[in-house]
Amino acid sequence: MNEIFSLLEKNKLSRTPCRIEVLKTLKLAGSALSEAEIREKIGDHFDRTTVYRTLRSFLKEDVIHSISLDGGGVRYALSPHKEVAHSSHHVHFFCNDCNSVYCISHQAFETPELPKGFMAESFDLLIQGSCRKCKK
Amino acid sequence: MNEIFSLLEKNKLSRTPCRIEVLKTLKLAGSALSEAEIREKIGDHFDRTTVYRTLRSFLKEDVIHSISLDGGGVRYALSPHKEVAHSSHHVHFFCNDCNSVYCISHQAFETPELPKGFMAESFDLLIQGSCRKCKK
DNA sequence: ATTAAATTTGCAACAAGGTTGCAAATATTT
DNA sequence: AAATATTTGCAACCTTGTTGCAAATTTAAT
Repeated sequence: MNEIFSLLEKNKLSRTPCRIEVLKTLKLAGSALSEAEIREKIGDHFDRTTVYRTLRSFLKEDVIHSISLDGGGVRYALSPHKEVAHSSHHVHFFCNDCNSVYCISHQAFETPELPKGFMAESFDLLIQGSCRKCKK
Repeated sequence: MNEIFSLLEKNKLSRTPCRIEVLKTLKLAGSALSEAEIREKIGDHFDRTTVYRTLRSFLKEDVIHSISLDGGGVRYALSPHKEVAHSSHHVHFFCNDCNSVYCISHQAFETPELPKGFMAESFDLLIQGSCRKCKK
């Protein structure tokens, strides 16, 4: 709980109920959640708009990051700690069975060569398959 | 033009005006387009619904594939020829300046190790940066 | 502790992207 | 050419996300 307060403070975000709840929820989840999932877990205490605005503040300060899925959905997850973050290489895993999304932001990976004239700034890898819970 | 007809035939898709126009548009574009862009290029001859249904048929038969962008948008592009396709490694490039999306499906790339218990089936890499036209 | 100023919240309304049901219009099969 | 199967357009709807505005809450200043 203190971690949550200090996360807010560190990023100059005021300590409001919605922000606290959203952070708690994301922290507890361990996997990346959609806005609908977040609101469902919190239990309908806040307006949809408020949650979206909260997410936007968090995104702006890099407290969370968003993951765009194959087929259009978006999930939100706590960002890794500052040292590791912003490495410009992001890896996420989507489980085709349970639809969970995990951040595998730890290791880097070899990037392919680009055609002449292209200049890369960031790399986002989405791996799809079966997660450890669903593998049979 | 004949290529388009044979693409449809090969995939058992009837030769309808909308299908022909969408294929022509995607072929001409060279980069991946959103449904709105496709319809705009065609010139408002078909209903939004019809274009979406056309895209869905194409996706099902792997005539085209979809690319989910960072931040939520989706683009559609002709699939590479069958021999290359389905390699389970897909690479796309998004230009932050002109918003174009290019398919770089040619070369494979090294994939990172996954935590124990995870089993990968496909890899989608989205690279963001400046394309050859926009690099200064 | 109180007040004033700055932020955040809820609500209603809206926009973009995408889907569904159904009847009319086309294609395909025979 | 007739019968059957597909595709089309329309209206309606869903989800995700945003905006404007007034009311409520936080934070800063006294």
